[in-house]
Amino acid sequence: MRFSAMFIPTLRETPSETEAISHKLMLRAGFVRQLASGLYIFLPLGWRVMNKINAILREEMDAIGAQEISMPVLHPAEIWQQTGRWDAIGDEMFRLKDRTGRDMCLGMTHEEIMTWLASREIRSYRDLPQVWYQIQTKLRDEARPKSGVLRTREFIMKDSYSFDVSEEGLRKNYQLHAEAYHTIFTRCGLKFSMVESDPGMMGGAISHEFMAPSPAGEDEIALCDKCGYSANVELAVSIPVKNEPKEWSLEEVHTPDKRTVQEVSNFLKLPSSYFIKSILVIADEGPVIALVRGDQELHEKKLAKVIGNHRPAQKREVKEILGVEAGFIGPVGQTIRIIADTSLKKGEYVSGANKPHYHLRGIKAEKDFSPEWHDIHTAKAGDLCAKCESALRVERVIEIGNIFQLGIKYSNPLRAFFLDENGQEKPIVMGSYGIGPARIAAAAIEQNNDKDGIIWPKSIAPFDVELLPLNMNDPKTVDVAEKLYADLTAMGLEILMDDRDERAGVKFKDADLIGIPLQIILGEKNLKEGLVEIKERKTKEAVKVKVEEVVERTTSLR
RNA sequence: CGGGGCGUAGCGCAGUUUGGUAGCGCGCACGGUUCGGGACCGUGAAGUCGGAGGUUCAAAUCCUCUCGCCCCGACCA
Repeated sequence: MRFSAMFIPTLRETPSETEAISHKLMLRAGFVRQLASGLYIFLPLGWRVMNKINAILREEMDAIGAQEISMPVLHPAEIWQQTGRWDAIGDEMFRLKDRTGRDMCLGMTHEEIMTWLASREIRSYRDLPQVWYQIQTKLRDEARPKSGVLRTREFIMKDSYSFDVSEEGLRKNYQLHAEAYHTIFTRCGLKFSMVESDPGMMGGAISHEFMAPSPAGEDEIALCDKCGYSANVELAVSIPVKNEPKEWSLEEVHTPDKRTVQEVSNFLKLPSSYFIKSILVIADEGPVIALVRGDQELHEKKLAKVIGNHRPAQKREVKEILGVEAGFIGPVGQTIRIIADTSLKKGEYVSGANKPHYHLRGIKAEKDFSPEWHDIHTAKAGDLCAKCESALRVERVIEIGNIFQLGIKYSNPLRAFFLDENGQEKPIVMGSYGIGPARIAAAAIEQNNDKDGIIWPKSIAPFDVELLPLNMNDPKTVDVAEKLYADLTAMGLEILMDDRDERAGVKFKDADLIGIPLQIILGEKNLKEGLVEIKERKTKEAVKVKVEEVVERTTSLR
C-alpha cells in the first residue's frame, strides 16, 4: 500500500479526554475514531489489525474442529424470555419493537440463539459433538463505556459454543479451547495468564478468564509464583499473614473518640491486623454483622454468596439496631447473625465494646463470640497463597478472553435435547467461549509502546514493513523504493510505502507512531553508496544493507 | 445511577471571575525558500462559542432548562 493512497489521519497532539495509553495511541496513529460514547469507527489501519487478529482466531478455532457460522444480531424476545435472561438482565440490553409490536433485542451474546439452533437441528447423540463459532458484533448498553476500545457498547467478539452428550465431552472441548486460547494469545504477542473466574450470571460451575497485565485493565488477579495458583480477586482465596500471639485477658480499654480501625490502632500503638472490623449490613433477611481483620477488606460479592443481596447500614441504622454508634460496635454479646472471615478463627483481637468510647482487648473466636465462618475478605498482595502459603502477587489486568462450562443451563429451558444410545432424551451439555479482538489490539498496545508510539507484535501489525523513501524528489530514491516495494511484495510481505512528499522528520515520526515492526529507510546519501537502512521499531537499531540484499535480509528478520 | 470535570475553527487551548460583538498554536489551501527526526517566510479559507429559553441597549461571558463527552464509584451474563 502507498501511504498517499491510504487514509491514515495521524494526530500530532493527543486528544484530550483520553486516559488509557492504547486509546491515545490508536487515536493519534489514525487507527480509530470515536462516533459516540462507547462507539468506535475502525479506520483502514485499525481494521487491518482487527483482521490480522481475526485471521489468527479463525485458524486456531478451525484447528480444534470449530465451524464458523454467522448469526443475526437482532433477536426475538421469546428466546431470551425462555431462559429467563430477558428479565434477569436490566438496562444493559438494548431492546426494541419491530413494526408489528413484537419485542426484540440486540444480541449481547449468543447462548440463546446458538442453543435455539441446536434445539431444532440436533436430535441424536450421533449429531454430537458440535462446536460452532462466529466473529460477530455484540451490543451492550454499558453503564460506563471507557478506555477507548476496551469497554464499548458495540464490539466484535469471537464466540464459540460447544455441544456435547456428556460432561466428559464438555471438559474435553473446554480443554481444547483453553489450549487454543493459549496459542492465540501467544501468537498475538501478549503476556497473559489464565485465571479462575466467577461464572456470574453466565451460569455454570467452572470458568476461566484470560488476563493480559496492564494498568489500563479493570480487573485484578491474584497470582502465586510458587505453585501457579491464579484467580480473579473476585473469588481468589488467601491467608492473611499471621499475627504474633498476644497474652491478653479480656478487658475493656478506654478509647475516647477513637472510631476507625486506623484511629484506634494509632491510639493503642497496635498494628491494624490485631483488630476486628465489624461492618453492619442490611440483607433481605435483616441486619447482619460481617467481621474481617482490621488490615483486610470485606469482599461484597463473597459476602453476597452467603447472605444474598445486601447493602451497608447507614449510621442511623447502626445506632437503632445495635444501640451504639458505628465506631464502637463489636462481635461480643451480639444476638444478630454474624458472618466472620476465617482468618479470625485464631488469635486475639481488639474490637468495639458496644459501648461508647470503649473497645475490648483480648477477644477470642468461639470463646467470646460464635459466628458463621466464611471466606469474605478480599485477597491482596502480600497475603499468603491458600495452597502453598507463599506470598501472593496482585496484578491489574485486561480481560481478553473467557471460557465457561455452561452445562445444561441453556439447553434445558430451550429444550435442546437429544436421544442417547438407549433412546433416552437428554439435554445437550454446553460450553461457551469468548475472545474480544479489539481488546487484544488494545492490550497489545498497552504492553508494547514507547514515547514515540506503538510497537506492534509482528503477527498483528497492520503491515510487515514500512518503506521510507525520504526524498521523493530524488529520482534514484524513488526508483529504488519502487523496486523494493515490488520485490518485497512479490515475496509475500505486506508493505506500507510512505510515498508522500513530506520531510524526513514527518515520515520518521509517523512511522514510529504507527508502529510497523520493520522500517526500511532510503536516504539519498546511503543510496549513493548502494546502501539502505533496515531498522527495528522496537529497538530502534538500524543496520546498513546493500540494496541487493534488502529482500533477503528483510525476509529473514520478519 | 451517585460524585467530579469539560463543551469556543479539524486538533490542542486562551477569552467567562469584572457582559461591549471572538483570538493563539498546530493542521488545512496557495506561492516561495528548504529537505535524515513533526522546517521557514508570506497570503488565505475556516467558528450558529453544544442546544433552547430568559435577563440586558448589548451575552462565549449572567440566569434557567437541556444535550453530549471524559474521569472516579456502583454496575458489568
